[in-house]
Amino acid sequence: MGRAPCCDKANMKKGPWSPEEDATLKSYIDQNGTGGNWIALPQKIGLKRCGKSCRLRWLNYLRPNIKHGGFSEEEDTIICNLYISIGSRWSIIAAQLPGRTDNDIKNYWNTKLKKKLLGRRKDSQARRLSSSIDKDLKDSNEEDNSYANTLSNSALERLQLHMQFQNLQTPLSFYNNPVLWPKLHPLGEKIFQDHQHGSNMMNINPTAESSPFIQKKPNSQDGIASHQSTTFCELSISSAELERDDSATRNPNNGNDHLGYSLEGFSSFNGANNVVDENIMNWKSNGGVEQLNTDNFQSSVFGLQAELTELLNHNKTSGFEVNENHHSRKNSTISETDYWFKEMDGNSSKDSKSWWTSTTTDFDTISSSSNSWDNSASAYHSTANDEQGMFQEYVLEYDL
DNA sequence: AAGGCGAACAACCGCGGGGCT
DNA sequence: CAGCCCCGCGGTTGTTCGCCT
Repeated sequence: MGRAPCCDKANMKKGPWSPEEDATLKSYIDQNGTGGNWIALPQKIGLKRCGKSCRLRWLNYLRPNIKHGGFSEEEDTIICNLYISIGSRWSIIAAQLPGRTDNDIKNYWNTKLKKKLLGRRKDSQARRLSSSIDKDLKDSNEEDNSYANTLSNSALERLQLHMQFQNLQTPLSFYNNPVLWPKLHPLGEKIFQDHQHGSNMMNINPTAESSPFIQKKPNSQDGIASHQSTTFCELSISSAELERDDSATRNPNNGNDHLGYSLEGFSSFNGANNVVDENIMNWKSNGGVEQLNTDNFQSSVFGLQAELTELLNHNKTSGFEVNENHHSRKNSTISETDYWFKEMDGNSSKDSKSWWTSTTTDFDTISSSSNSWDNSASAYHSTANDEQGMFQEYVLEYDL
């Protein structure tokens, strides 16, 4: 049994609003407000419109101080940053852009910004694929194209865009900002929590802590990330690999070389050798735990894209196995990414998207509603609490 | 000049959440 | 506590506009 319609659609006018309708609605709301009941409003003023239609017209067009078109570079940046961090939560994004509506931003994103950014990625990927060193990966991409398509478009797109942003601007933000990290799969989360609260020691690079994508192999010598250029990016969540060193790693501002840690946390980075290296990481097996040996892997566009592609495609062949206690990449035909997605209540793309989107639920609590677009105390402009400060820092990090 | 096509914008629709009874 | 109602959100569709051939 379906939901009862909100109005008698047969007698309702649809389509573009006439200037007369606009004037009628605007003058009434200006004088009386919405009355808290959009459904009843059109009847009051004699409009043959659905209440929802009136609301939409008011919110997206007739409200005072609405801006249309002409998005600035700064606004582009904010939109892109937020989309990558929280996904298509247009109302939250709109709350950070005074005068903009969620619908406006959504349309702007779908028609312009997305193409602009994905176009950049396409270009860089084309360069990458033209390289002979990428031949294998190219083949893999082609073969596994349908496989990759099973992932949530939104999540994949955001991953792609994020990777691109990371390399266009800075490789730091994502891995230094726990708010932005995706949630672990429940099993992985449990493992992580067990290690956090249990007796097992966990030693995680501050830049990789709790990230299900990248776990940096801790340096056995000093217990924290080393400043050597050689790093390991472990995709495993093997509990046996995790040790603990809270004091040294929890606080990214603990006096250590933040930049050095950050870069090392993701890939090999040597300040004296900060150059683009198109080498692709090779999978190696080390004690039953697959690792990314990134001895020569530089923090670069191509490298990051390669990693993404590896995650989405190549894992399919290298395998990812789960047992009762931990994840490890072994003999399996299911990728780690796909495994997480499929494990979410046994569903696929839609829940994958939900999973990814839900990773930033915290933003709900710090953002004002779309109706507060004219409120100067928006989350973006406020640094009143830590989360908002972090949020602001993150937002400002990218620059198109 | 006219038709095709894609981009941009406006509006609709269905669903979920929350408040109220 | 269940059911109803409304609001708000995000995805999708429809319409308009401008460019190209």
